[in-house]
Amino acid sequence: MKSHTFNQHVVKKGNKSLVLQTIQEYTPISRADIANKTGLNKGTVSSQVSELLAEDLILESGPGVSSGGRRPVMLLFNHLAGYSIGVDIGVNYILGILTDLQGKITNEKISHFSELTYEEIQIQLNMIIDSLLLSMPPSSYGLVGIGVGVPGTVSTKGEILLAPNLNWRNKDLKRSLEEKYDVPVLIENEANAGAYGEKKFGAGQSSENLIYISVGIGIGVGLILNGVLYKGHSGFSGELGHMTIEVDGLLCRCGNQGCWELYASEKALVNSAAENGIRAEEGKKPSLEMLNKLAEGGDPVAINIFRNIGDYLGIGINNIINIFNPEQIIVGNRLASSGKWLRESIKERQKQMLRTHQKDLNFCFSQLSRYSAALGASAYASENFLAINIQDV
Amino acid sequence: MKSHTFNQHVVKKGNKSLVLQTIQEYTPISRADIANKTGLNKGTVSSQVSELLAEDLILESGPGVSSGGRRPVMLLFNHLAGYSIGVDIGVNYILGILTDLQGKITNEKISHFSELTYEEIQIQLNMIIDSLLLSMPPSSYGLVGIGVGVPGTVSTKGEILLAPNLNWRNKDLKRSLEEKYDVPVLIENEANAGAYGEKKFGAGQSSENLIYISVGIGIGVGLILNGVLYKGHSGFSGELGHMTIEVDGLLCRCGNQGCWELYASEKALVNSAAENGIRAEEGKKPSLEMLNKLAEGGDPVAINIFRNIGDYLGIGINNIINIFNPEQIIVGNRLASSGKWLRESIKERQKQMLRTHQKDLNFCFSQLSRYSAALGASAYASENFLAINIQDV
DNA sequence: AATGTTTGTCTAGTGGCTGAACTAAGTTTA
DNA sequence: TAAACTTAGTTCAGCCACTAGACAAACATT
Repeated sequence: MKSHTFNQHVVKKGNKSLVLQTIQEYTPISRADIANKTGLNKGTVSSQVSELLAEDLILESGPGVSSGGRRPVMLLFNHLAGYSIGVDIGVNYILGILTDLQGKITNEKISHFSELTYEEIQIQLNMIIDSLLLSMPPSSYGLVGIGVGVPGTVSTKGEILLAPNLNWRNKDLKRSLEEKYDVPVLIENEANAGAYGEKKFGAGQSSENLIYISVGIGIGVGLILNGVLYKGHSGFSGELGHMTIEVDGLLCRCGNQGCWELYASEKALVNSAAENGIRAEEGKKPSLEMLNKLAEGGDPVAINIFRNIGDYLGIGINNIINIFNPEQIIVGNRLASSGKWLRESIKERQKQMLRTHQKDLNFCFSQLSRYSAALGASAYASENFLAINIQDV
Repeated sequence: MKSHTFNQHVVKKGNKSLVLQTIQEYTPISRADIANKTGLNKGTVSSQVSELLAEDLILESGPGVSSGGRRPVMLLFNHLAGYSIGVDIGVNYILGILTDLQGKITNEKISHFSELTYEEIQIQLNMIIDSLLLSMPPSSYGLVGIGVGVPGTVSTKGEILLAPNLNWRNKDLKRSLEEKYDVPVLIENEANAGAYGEKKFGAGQSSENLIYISVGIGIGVGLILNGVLYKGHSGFSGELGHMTIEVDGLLCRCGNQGCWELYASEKALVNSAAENGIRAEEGKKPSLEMLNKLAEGGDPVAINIFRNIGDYLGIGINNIINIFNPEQIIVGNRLASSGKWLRESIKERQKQMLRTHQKDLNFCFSQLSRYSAALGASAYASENFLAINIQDV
């Protein structure tokens, strides 16, 4: 209960954080401008700034341009004060990135595999992290945290409860990473991490209510509502892939019938391609990459398959609009690469809706390409570091 | 931007509000206990309490029981310091209640009608409010606000944009009521108001993530996420009645096909009854009340119709669980009265789901009977009054 | 009646913010 | 070129809310 009380420390922390955020957002900016933008007193800003300088979280660059008086001293966010690692664990790959505190990627490693055990994947993961750490430039704070996005449900304590496509159940990856690397580790669902990535660095930066639809083998959805990530009571929110869109539809292994992802995911796409006679080389099912190439070459069957998947995507997206009335919807993960072939039929479905609900709605495919989740994960770690660091001074 | 800064005033306001809330929750409670529960210093509590006493928002009752020392002075929330009015405007009724600041109903008025114009409904509404005001006991603050729940979309500014079943479009009821009664007026969607009512007074009091499904002529859903009402970007959230559950399903006037409310609302119920040969007296369609009576009498056709509607309700509820992972789901409005006949088939559908998602989930029908929305609306008004009143001292 | 406990008030002290004065360092104007 | 004007940033006294701890009041226990 004590946590809800207010006192001077809370005030100081809040204002300091506000100053830092303002510097991050408007870099470079002068003390006077911070005071204007935040409404804080000039003296207050000065004292916070001197603390942040001492902590090496910001820097003074040279004087800026005068607007008729003394030239301001410009302040910069010291995005090189530390680094964080963001990891996106997919069904058959691990993507790790090293970013500065601003989310700029300074190095990346990717490793592909198929059907590895948890322990084998852990080894891969450690190799990637070690390799990224070797390339990390010297800095004041060094590695400040590790964020990991996984394709499964994560408990509120950070434990991976179930990742069906990886065959994981109750894995405490957080603890093993924290023990090995001795920095805070944050585990998140891949769609949640992607949503956060888009909110921080992608198309959703100005949106308070943003829905990120991760369309890969399955469909997961990350929800940013009222500016914060919504995780649900136990961390299982966003399972829209298992939303019923067809009452007596296909049977899903989740137990329900007619789940959205049976009609609108990458899996649905390749199944549909196989049914329509598109074959890959070695008798395997065709891949997304192959279908993209076919469509690019004008293959009418492939194009039609994309249109069909897009139509089903549109149905679910219409549901999302009715449910959340969001500002921004972003389709990310693997199928974002086929945006060109999907967009049309999604838009077509949207035309069915009431016009009032379409107003003020932005729809797009991910701009961050395959980095959404890894970027979101690393941003988590950075944010966490900055919040804690400001708190305990 | 200025609003985000912190200073002593914010601290004071926050702590004062915390003290008042603690008193409301634990009435009667002593100063010493408040200090314990909140973590605030005894002196701070004393000073806040003396201000609240001066404002007549709390009262000192006699001394309480000693626990081995001086007897504490018990403090009570003065729930009679003012009154608010909550109104639930339905498709063919207006329900108005007068409540004290604690949400206790002290008087109620209901008026039934059908197919009135906006102006005629306004007259009815004013009559109800006037009549409630006449019965209002004298108090320090008198009427502190009016809250109204309407079956339609409400803009973030409080304007009613569209209430299809009432044939309203762009009605500024807020302004006309504020001009007439000179108190703050809050307009909300009926489902949102109901959700708030259940959160404050009903089954959802301990839930931070609560979904209220208002099943009447149509279906609307109120979303309380992370403890606060989620309204979406423009105030249109919760239109789950128009969630597609059947891709090539019935055509809805919203433009989509297979909308949930076409299969699971009161309208769907009476239509299904008519199709199954159940006739009302004067050749009209059977009513919900009539079907309840038939089911009560053991009529197998009626019971089966309820089972069928319950099954469709269950499909949508499963979707809600997958989307939101809520703590609590409450079915309210008209069809809550048929809970007995619906519960079974809803539960049956839920068994299809992954067990992890069912854990920690409470499902129930509204306990507040037909008062959910009106109570929520009046609570809005009360909360608003208390928040403002504390702020500007 | 003496001792110990709990409640509530009071007071001095602390810390953070504010406003205003002040210094520093420019630009504009005559 | 010097005077006048602007803008940037620092410093300091004053304010306000909170805190700790002393203290008085009121009660229970022995």
